[in-house]
Amino acid sequence: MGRSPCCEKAHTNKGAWTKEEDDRLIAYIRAHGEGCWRSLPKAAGLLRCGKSCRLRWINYLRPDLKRGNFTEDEDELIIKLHSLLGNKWSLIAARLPGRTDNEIKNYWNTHIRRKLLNRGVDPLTHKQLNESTARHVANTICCNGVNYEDNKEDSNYDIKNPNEFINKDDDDEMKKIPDLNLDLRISPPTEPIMSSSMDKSKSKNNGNGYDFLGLKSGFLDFRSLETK
DNA sequence: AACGTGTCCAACCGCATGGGT
DNA sequence: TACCCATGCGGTTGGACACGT
Repeated sequence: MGRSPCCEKAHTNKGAWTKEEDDRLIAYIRAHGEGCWRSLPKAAGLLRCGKSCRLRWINYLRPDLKRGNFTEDEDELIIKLHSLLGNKWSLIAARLPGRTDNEIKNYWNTHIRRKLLNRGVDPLTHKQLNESTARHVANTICCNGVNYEDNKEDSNYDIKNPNEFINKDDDDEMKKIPDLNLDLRISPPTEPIMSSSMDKSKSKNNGNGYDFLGLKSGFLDFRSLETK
């Protein structure tokens, strides 16, 4: 027997949100603040599950969201952060004010992956691709760039350690590629991130309001991230 | 205009996590 | 320590839209 559903699915709407639902959610959160997502739908008069309300608010309705195209600077920042953090979209989003993890994840999968491949860079490992590897990755369709079924036949692919997917026949080429320094340093935030959810998360942290490495709170200063 | 194909992104799902008891 | 519950996260899906033929 699995876990019980997060809400009573029989009486909840699914799919695209209507203007009226948006208005109700905005009005409720303006009046009562974020949080208590489970009870929010009922209190706000919405036939939605709490998860759905939370997602709608965070990804679409929040007033501090930055809509519109990503800038070149944001692109490069995302690439840099992804090389350090991997698919930790929420951590990456914490470093990009006004952007959501979902937005960044989508943008990565639709634009940046392709951009990196065009540059000859493996979007998974951030290492330079040689021609055969590039062909392999280009043929890999799944979102994370790893298709285990395909790769398990590849003698250079270590299924237990996909990040080590390199062409072993081309060691000289690999030596030219600098290793990334994955040591993260802590530095104070450049600006406070103010929201009720951040206030809530602060309570989980130490007295300074910063989590270890600044990862949880999103206060890790990008300027302190560097490669060797 | 009609159709097929590709792209984008909002939303969903299942699992992980952390706090409370 | 075990369990329950609410929330958060990352992967995936499906529908809308754009574009080419």
